[in-house]
Amino acid sequence: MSQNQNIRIAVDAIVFGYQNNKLYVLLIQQKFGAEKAYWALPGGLVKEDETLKEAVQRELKEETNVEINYFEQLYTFGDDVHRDSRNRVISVAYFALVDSSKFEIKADSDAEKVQWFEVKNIPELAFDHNLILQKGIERLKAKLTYQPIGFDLLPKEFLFSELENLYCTILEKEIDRRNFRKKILSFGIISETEHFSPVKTGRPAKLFKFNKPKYNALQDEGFHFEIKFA
Amino acid sequence: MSQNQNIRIAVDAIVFGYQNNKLYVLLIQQKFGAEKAYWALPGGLVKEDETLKEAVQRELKEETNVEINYFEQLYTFGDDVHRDSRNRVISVAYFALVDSSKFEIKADSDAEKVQWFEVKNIPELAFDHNLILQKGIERLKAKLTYQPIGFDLLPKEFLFSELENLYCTILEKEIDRRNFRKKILSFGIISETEHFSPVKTGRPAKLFKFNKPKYNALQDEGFHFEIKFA
DNA sequence: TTGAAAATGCGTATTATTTACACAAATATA
DNA sequence: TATATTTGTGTAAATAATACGCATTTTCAA
Repeated sequence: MSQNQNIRIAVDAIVFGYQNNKLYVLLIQQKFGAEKAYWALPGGLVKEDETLKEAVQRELKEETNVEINYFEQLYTFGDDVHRDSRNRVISVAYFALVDSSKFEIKADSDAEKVQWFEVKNIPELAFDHNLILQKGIERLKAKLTYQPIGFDLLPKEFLFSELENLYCTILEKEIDRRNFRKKILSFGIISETEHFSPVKTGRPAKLFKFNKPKYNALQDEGFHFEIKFA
Repeated sequence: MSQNQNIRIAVDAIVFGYQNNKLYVLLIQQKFGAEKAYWALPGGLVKEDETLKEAVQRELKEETNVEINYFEQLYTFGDDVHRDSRNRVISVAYFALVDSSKFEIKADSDAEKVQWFEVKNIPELAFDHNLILQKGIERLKAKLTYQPIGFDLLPKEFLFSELENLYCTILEKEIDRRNFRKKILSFGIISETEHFSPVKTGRPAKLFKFNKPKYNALQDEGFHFEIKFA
């Protein structure tokens, strides 16, 4: 068994945001390098003394200034031996959700460009990043139905109609508003707040918030979140 | 960003087998090396010109002589920087299911020992392999409920009671035999064969087989396999 | 030879969940 | 003051899950 490996290991992050009923992903464009013409997922090589998680967080902070709400490992891409033209690079992709209303993205000191791209309208990306993104979208869709992660894309307080639109948009399905509300409320994991919507059309709506402690407690009792649609 | 990385990349395989109503995992013991006293998951370093998949398949063939029915990437373990005492090693763990009745395991030329261990009775393993195995068990339990992978642990033709016991054993739950049968049959993805069980107690039972083409066809129409229990 | 034991195979009543759909309430605006 | 718009609450019908009962077909032992 050869001890002489010349394989590099990188991390890439798929950061999803949601705004105005649209799903976005965060992309960067490097000013230098072989793939500088292409937009790419934020990421880079792992340092020798940092964990994979730390590597992702460092790269995101360096490159994009985002604050992450949710964060998990997605998949390791290492079956295309020539995915990077220079050296063999294996990339561990991570999947993150942010409340994009909470901050402004900004490019880092290397003068990289950073931009939200609507997921329905993604250009050709560097390396195999289109493939990685595709896998991220699949995971997002799947996870939305069996884990309460939709809240991590919304502001702390949100309208029921916003939550409903988020589900419709991402899953690309129609939902009956009334049944959706009934189902979510039946879980008991979201609470009414005292606040009302700032929107000035139609009947004023209460703002709700996700009750995470309650969710954790229910989970310990064996509760499973699940949203399904025909 | 440093180009001088000294991180090695390995693959490890969690190979599950099922026999006599018990779930097993395949472990090896190396004759040489720092961790030679411990049993470990089969695996090893990835070669420079092979994909991750190829690496797993090669290691399994070299080390254990198994034939795999099902095979998927599980998780990449790289957050414990010192998981291997010699160098930093990041391991991509794979998850495999085999019909253990189909072959005999045998140790390879390096005279490694290979053995099935019952999952309920696992010794302390090398490196962080207990943790990896734990994650594999979780994946198996979860996946069993929403993908028809239980069949990959059974012989081509099997009894309904064997399938039922497999679910009970792995999920550690009681199932109503009659409702289970009704539900599985309602999917239309398993077919009766002409053959009968060789068991010589009680009423003779038909052998069934998984109809994979039918399953694929149904899946294209939007069918989702799902087995749930209270 | 016959009855008990063991396991399969089929069915039905009850309960819970999902789906479809109706309408009143509260606000802005014309 | 009427209309448009969006929120909030039900209720009836259809579908699916659950809890059982019991006949059938074999082996084995009395």
